[in-house]
Amino acid sequence: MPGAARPTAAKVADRSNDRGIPEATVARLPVYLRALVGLTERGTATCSSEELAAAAGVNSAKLRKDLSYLGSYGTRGVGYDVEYLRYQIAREIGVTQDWPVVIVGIGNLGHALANFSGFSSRGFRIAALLDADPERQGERVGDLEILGFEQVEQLVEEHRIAIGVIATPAPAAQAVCDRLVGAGITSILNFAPVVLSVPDGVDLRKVDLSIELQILAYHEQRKSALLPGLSGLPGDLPAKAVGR
Amino acid sequence: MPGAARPTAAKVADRSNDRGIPEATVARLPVYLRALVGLTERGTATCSSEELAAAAGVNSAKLRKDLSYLGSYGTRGVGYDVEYLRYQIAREIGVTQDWPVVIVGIGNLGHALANFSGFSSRGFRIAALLDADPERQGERVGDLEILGFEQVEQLVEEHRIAIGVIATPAPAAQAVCDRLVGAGITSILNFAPVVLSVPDGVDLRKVDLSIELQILAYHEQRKSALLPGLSGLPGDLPAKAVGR
DNA sequence: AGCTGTGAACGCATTCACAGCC
DNA sequence: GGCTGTGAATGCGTTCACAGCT
Repeated sequence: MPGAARPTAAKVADRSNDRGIPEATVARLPVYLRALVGLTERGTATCSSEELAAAAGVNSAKLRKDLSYLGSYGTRGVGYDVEYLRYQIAREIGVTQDWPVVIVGIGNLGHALANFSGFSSRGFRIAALLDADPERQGERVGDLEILGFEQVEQLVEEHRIAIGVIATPAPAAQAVCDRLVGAGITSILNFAPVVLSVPDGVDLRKVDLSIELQILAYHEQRKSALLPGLSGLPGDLPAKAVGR
Repeated sequence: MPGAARPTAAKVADRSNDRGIPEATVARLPVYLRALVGLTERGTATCSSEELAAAAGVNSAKLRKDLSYLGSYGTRGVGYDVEYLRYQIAREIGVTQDWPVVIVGIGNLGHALANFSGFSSRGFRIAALLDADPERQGERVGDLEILGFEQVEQLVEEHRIAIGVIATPAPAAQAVCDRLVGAGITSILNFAPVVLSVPDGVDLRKVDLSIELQILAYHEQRKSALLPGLSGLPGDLPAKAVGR
């Protein structure tokens, strides 16, 4: 029964946007941003919606519609100035400065995240690595030391951290989440395979390996079912059958 | 201009489903499956749509609509038999048997994926770990040895692998992807921060850390902008302001 | 009486197609 | 002539509300 004690998982969807940019568009802005960085690196100064759309893996109508929510940053008959558009999108997303991030749970995955080099170049800076296991505390990863989770409140306040990443085992995730929220974190990215609940006003997104694989498995099963193979079981796809 | 050489990124969306289960529903089935496993472990034999929905973090109308696409597996006036429904969903997704998976790129992230214990319990089995770097080849991770990427064709055929996971650096990803497809892989989960192109018939999903963080940053920026703080810049959220 | 299964209503996202500007 | 920006049309997903079964 929801609505009672815990205000059931609040998704990021919320129409109280400043200028009302649709959530689906928000989710694509980072893709456009990356595509623009790629174009810059290749020395392209100007691009059409068609070119940018191809680089981002969407169709050009969608791209233009998306950009139209931000304003009129293109020139009719010409296209978009890559640098200018890049800056506008970065500003809209809010990654013209770096956001400090705390990562909780420095196991295999936490290590991988801590070592991920794309953070700094994409608007984020790891401010703290926390783990509940005293064995791991004190270890250095990159130029940060792993600290105890009990220091979370102090660190969040000291570094003005608003974003937390949960990379703990599933059973610990909800408790960690609650304490992050209590410490003042208002955005959480969850890698633990559990449904987390957060209060209103806290944004929650999740990344879930087995869910992604299961979605692929579903479609894979449908493919094999259409073939003259034995049945719809894994392992009997006669390699190279579907696709080109 | 796309549509020419490379048939631009094919998303999983495709209405040529057997029984036409909507893509949004397919994406939630794994969540329901996990919730049902949780209920089983807690010894619950029967549950209402309300209870299951709460455990899965969705509302009950959506849950019932989703389940209705699979068939009538509940009992009016009573609810759902947990075990029975669990099996039906597992069968629909196709995870009543294990799917062999190949992981390419055994860096930090690849290691984390290779060590992830949830694979086997959720319908997958790591059949091979590949890396292009000879330094890494021969190393053992769990009970598998890291092999050279050049063996991919042989391994895919030998183990009837249909699903590939790309955890390489971004610059290598498209080439790896092309070769996986050439070897007969028809479903790919991509962790590299690039837009990949695959031929029709190959399903592609991506997991992208910086995109997820940037989406959170966007909403975070909107929150701070509403406060009487200094400006909309990262770092000036007076901890504990939004939410409860 | 209670809870599922589902048509109908609604709202959001994508695509179309063209007016408007360079 | 070319390309952007955008109303209008379409399609998809969610929610409502209740008929139908136990």
